Order: sequence, then C-alpha cells, then structure tokens
Amino acid sequence: MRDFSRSLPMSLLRAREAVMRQFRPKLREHGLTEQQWRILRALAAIDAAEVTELARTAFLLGPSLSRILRDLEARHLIERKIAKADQRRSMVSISREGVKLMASVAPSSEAIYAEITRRFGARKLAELQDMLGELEHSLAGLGGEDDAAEA
Amino acid sequence: MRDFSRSLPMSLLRAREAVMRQFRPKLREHGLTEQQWRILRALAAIDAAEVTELARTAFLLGPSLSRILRDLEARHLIERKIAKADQRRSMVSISREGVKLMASVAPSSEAIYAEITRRFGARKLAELQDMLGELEHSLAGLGGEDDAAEA
DNA sequence: GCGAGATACTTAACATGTTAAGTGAATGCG
DNA sequence: CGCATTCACTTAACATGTTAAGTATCTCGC
Repeated sequence: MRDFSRSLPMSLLRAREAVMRQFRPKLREHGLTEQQWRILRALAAIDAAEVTELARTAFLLGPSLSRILRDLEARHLIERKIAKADQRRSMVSISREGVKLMASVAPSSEAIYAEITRRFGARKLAELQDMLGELEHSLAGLGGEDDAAEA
Repeated sequence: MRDFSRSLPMSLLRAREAVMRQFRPKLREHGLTEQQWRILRALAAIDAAEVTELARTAFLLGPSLSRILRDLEARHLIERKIAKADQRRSMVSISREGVKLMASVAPSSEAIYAEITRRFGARKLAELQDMLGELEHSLAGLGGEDDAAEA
C-alpha cells in the first residue's frame, strides 16, 4: 500500500494545518474560532443570507452552522429574522458589533496572509489554488452524491 | 478583503473534503472513521510505536489519539503494552484482527485512490503533492511554535 | 382545501479538534 | 539522596464534524 504519509488526504491535511496554525492564535485572541470567523467573513461580504446559502458559502454543514449561529447571536455578533414570505427561512446578517470585531481582526489576518504569500511565492500560490480548484472540480459528482454543503 | 471563498484555507478545505468524500462511505461500511483508518495504516507500516510517535505519524493530537486508541483497543483492533524501560511509554501495535480488517478495506481504498488519480491525472497529482509539501515546508517554524503533532 | 411529500432548518448523538489541566514516572541537579 | 522539572501520556471541557431523526412550514396534485 502507498506510503501513508504521502497520501493525498494527508498532504492536504498537513498543508491546511500549516496554514491555519498561523491564523488560529490571532483569532483566538479575539475570542473567535476558525469557523466563526468564516461565517463573519461570509456575512460581511453578502450583507444577509439564508442559513442554507450561508452553509454553502462558509462550507459548513447545517448542524454545525446551526450551533454556531446560536452562539454568535447570543454574543450579538449577528442578527436573524424570519423571512416573511417563507416562515421556514431565516435571514442572517452581521451586526454592527460583528462588523466592528471584524475590523479589529482583519488587519492582522491580512498581514498573516501576506506573510504566507511572501514565503511561498505569489505565483506558486496562484498555481496551487488553481490545482486545488481543478482537483475539486474533477471529483465533483463522484462518490457522496449529496449536494449539500460539506465541512 | 480578499474574496473569502478563494482564500487558501478554504481552497485546501474544499479540496480535502472533495477527496475524503470519496473514502468516507467505504470506511463507514467497515465501521471505521477516517482517523481510525489513519491509525491502523500507520501501525500496519511500522509494526509497533509509542503513542507520541504514532501521533506524529498519523497527524493526530495527543488527546484525540488517546481516545481513539482506547476505542480501538476495546474493539481488539490494536494492542498495547507498557515499555519496561520507561513505565510512562506504551507500545502500540496492530492486532491480528486489525490486520484482517485492513486487508478487507485496502482494496476498495486503493481502487478509490486509483480513480481519483485517473480523474485528476497522475502527473498533476504528483505536482500538487510537491507544492503542498513546499507550502508546508515554507511555513515551518512560523507561528504556532509548538513542535507537537497537529491535527 | 387537504393530505402526501418536499423543504429549511434544528436537535440529538457520537466522534474528533483544540486547549488546558491532571497523573504518574523518569531526570537532573544541588 | 531529595526534590523540582521534565516527560509521556490521559482527562476534562468546550467547539466542530458527521449522520440521523425531528419539527415546522410550504407546495402541489387531486
């Protein structure tokens, strides 16, 4: 069997961990987890979204998102209101406090990203992203026939 | 701020999920999670290892590994015995049952890997792995100064 | 307009990720 | 030797991943 430590899943896992390790401490300083930060960023970009749409954007499964939204709402970082047209749906948006928090984290986050880019090389980074996109694309519609968001 | 969905962590996350989605159902059929499978594979390759060494190899944090080993031991898929020289250390090895289970899963696993390789292209796959390794390497020794295994 | 099925979440249950604290055994130094 | 430190794990606590089941709402055919 192929050397385990060189399998594709392990390579992807290690690479992602190497990257996230740079971000986690700073997020933690602001009381945010990686996933909470993903949600805030997604919301900041689109203003308001349904939960399902947000799950797709932030690449989280419904149950995870449900829990996190509950917590973020309790911390007043987001707001929710049920859609009038369809009582099942709720529109989620970032609150003023949420925006403020993002503003306080974004500079550090950008600085870290810039340092990663500098170390790895901007061109290589773009190439890597392209390849990752292709990989994702080439596996679309294979196993796991669910079309739901995945995390 | 950079388009969130194109950030490097998200690209890596989505790519990994696209890959793992192929494997999870088959592992699940055999009652294994991804991490349990990683541990069994690692053990099959090295025969016996200390917990810390295993954590590094399978890229799991100590606490996760501790729990999983407890469960795998209860299922008689692994065996443990404390080292004589140092009572703190325990040597972990895969059991005969564990080997048998691996043998029953490996063919499907290899077939899935082969299909992924076919779809994405063997050469591109190798390139991708190289780049991932370089990325990891270029970030080594930046933030998160811990040298422990990460997951 | 009503009842079966679909939809949009939410809850539940179990496994892992992540950090901190705990435990028992080894080490080193005065 | 004695004891503080380090070491190799393990436990604990909380957050998320993952699958299944539950709940309320909506849609559509009859």
